[in-house]
Amino acid sequence: MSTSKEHPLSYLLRQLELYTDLPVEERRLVLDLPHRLRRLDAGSYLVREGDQPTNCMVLAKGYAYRQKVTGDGSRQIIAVCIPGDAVDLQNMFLEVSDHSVQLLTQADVADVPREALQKLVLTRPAIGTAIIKLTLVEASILREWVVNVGRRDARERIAHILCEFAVRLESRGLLSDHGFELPMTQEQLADATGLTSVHVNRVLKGLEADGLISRKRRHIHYADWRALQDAGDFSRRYLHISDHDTIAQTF
Amino acid sequence: MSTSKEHPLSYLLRQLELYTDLPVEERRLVLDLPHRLRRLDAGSYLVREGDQPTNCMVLAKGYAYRQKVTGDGSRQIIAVCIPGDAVDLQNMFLEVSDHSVQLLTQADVADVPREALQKLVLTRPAIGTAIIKLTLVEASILREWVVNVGRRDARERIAHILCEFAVRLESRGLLSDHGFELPMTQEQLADATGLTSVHVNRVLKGLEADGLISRKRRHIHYADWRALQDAGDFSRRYLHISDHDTIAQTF
DNA sequence: CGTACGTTTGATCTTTCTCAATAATGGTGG
DNA sequence: CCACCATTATTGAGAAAGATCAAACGTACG
Repeated sequence: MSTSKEHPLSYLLRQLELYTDLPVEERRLVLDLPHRLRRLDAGSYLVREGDQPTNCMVLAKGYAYRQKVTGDGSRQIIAVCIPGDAVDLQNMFLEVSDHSVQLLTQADVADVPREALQKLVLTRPAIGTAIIKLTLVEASILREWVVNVGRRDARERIAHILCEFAVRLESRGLLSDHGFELPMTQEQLADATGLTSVHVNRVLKGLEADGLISRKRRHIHYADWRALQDAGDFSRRYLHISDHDTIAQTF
Repeated sequence: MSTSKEHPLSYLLRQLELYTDLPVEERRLVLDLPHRLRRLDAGSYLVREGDQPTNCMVLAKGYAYRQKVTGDGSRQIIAVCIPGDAVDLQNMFLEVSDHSVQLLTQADVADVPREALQKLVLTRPAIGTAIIKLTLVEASILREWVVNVGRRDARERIAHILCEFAVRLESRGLLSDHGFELPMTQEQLADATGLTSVHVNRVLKGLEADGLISRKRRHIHYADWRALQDAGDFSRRYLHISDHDTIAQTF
């Protein structure tokens, strides 16, 4: 596998450069960050609510989700992390974590000491800018997530989240021919959209019956991308990915 | 009014210092930021989705909310801004705004040129830290907002949002004797919680009938704070306000 | 004093949830 | 390779929370 040879932080670097150009020296500094690589199984916690993490973790490979649990035990998924995402920007500057992060799949995780990254952010304006932008884009995705869960019906919610995945994955080159392996169960999809797994199942079947997507096991194929976007009231603006960074506008 | 004499950016400074200690020099630099003060009427837009703002605005006085509108015209309120909040941290580093900000009440707004604040953030580690923390706390509030709208029933949602207001207002010294003037209509409350105004009305009456709050016009009084927190599944952790900053834990 | 906006209330309708059972699917040990 | 087990997906029927529609009531304000 050539991927196993790749520098673990190159994914982070790539994500940073989605939003800002970095000078060579800064790029070097990011790659030279001290780090330790671990392979973890699906279901492992990267962070638990209440933790005081000392590392910032970068998903070199694999998927994860942020979640919070309510008093009566139901779970809300707040965000999905895809390869290259920095999982712990929150905890780089705040003392105690306000939510948990759990792996969706087996994953390779790079641990970077909190102080090392913090220092780069505060002393290198280019890196500071990049990290701040990253944080702000995450917040923008969160705002759209609120809208999705608060003001759209079940069909729109599911269609929307599928569109979001498509565009985000594509911006990292992780889409294969108008489709991808959805790394979540229908129950997790339900927790992400504020629905029940039963209803998610019915909606997915509906989208399939109407020819917007087709499914084979967990694989989602975008049968009618235009119609899916319409069904999900989706516009890519909130992702703040400039068009020329991706081929998605043709997609 | 002594408030009219107060430096407009002192509110911002106070908010920054909620999360980080600033050296004297940095405090000076914040207060010396160039700015222009405007008084605007309720309903005015501070930012519109799609704008490319050149200023970062600080609410010196008054209330506002962030919102997004879906394709079919329904509105979701994403956050409520209270006096002292910086409205435009997003747009300080991102080019185009992904949501709108609209005033709830008449307000005094200080416009700070984007570049001036950006420069402070990138060259003064203490200020950079403070602004990043602010941004991260806002994101944390957003995550809790997702949980509220996604996984709590109507009564819990309303109770929770009332608790959040109480604690946030108190952290700025804006609570008067276990109550405050709620600056929103029931319809806006509905848009914030993903409900309808009719249902919000019934829930409010229910909370009142059960003795958790009492209301006089828009004034909310916390009749039974403990019970209201329980009803709203509320814990202040996600606000990242250290206990000793407020008297709220006794409240 | 009338108009506009916000609140309150009732009756009915829909979406989504709940409960429950069955069918696939993938992984595991023998 | 196969039987078995644990998840996950699928389907049906009934229940419930909240939406919708419609109307009346207050209150502020010009």
